[in-house]
Amino acid sequence: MSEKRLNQAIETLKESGVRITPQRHAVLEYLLNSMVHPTADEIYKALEGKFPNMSVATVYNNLKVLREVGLVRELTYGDSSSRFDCNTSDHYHTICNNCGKIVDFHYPPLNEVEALAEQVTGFDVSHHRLEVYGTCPDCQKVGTKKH
Amino acid sequence: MSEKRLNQAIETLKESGVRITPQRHAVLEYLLNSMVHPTADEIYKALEGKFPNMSVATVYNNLKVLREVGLVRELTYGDSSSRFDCNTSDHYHTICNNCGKIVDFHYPPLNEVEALAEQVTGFDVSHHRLEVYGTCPDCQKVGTKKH
DNA sequence: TATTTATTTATAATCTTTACAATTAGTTTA
DNA sequence: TAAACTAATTGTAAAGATTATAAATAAATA
Ligand SMILES: [Mn+2]
Ligand SMILES: [Mn+2]
Ligand SMILES: [Zn+2]
Ligand SMILES: [Zn+2]
Repeated sequence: MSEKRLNQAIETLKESGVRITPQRHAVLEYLLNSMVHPTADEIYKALEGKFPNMSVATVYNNLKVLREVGLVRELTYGDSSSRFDCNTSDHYHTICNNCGKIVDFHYPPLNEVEALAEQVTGFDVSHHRLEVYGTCPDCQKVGTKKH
Repeated sequence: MSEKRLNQAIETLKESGVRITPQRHAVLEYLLNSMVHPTADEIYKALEGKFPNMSVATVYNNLKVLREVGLVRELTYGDSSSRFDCNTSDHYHTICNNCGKIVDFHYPPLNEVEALAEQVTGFDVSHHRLEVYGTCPDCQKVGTKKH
């Protein structure tokens, strides 16, 4: 079933005139199969077995291309490095204060908030972001150490 | 009137056993008078006239202290550097896609979202963050260039 | 096949933030 | 007040993530 998403994504890339290189394909495939919102470095490390000569710059380049085409979203939190999400459907995130885990979380879009923000601030609103923080179930059980 | 907030903040620091140095006082005062959620570097540059020998490390050190005491909140967005907000009351932010301006924006806390996130994900929720993005009134008028 | 263009690679550079050790300043005690 | 103690500042180095650059390579086109 993940095959379908991959093929659709490749189709999108082709339509945008972007070449499907082995490295690009691998980054895309890894993201599609990943549920953990990985960092650029995590992707790099995960693929270095298959592509021993791949540069970390290639990962960044491809993430940028995928983002520009709309296949990938970049998530920027306080912690140093960006995370990448190929689930571009509308959804929010819950983040563990302890281990950093990021979990998808569906909720009806907060349109009223956007509308009110527009009224109050005079902004022409395009979108919003929301994250809920807390302790994940795993970290609740044990008194787990940080990270 | 800003005097009052400054004195209260200084009182909080004293109670925490933190020394009130001239540099610390200046950083705090600058933040209290600033409406623009400045970066560490902006604070550093703003104070270099008054403290020509101050190190940028001092700014970071003091921001850390002020944060730990609860007088300052750190805002982390996608753009490289953190921003600092000494308005610790509950409020959200609206951010301009074009010029990066950050505007306070009051709205009743989204408790229902937190409650549902708890139910759905099993997290023990502590807090959430929300930002609304769009084009600010100034940038709507003119076809202003980025940044 | 020859040519053109996009992509990759390797590496250097940039930028923000933190770490560290020495110096200075503030506080406490005698 | 002087001495002793502790916290804070300074200057600089180091870390870590990301971007820039130029040469090499691969893909696409003619
Ligand atoms: Mn997600
Ligand atoms: Mn604010
Ligand atoms: Zn956790
Ligand atoms: Zn603007």
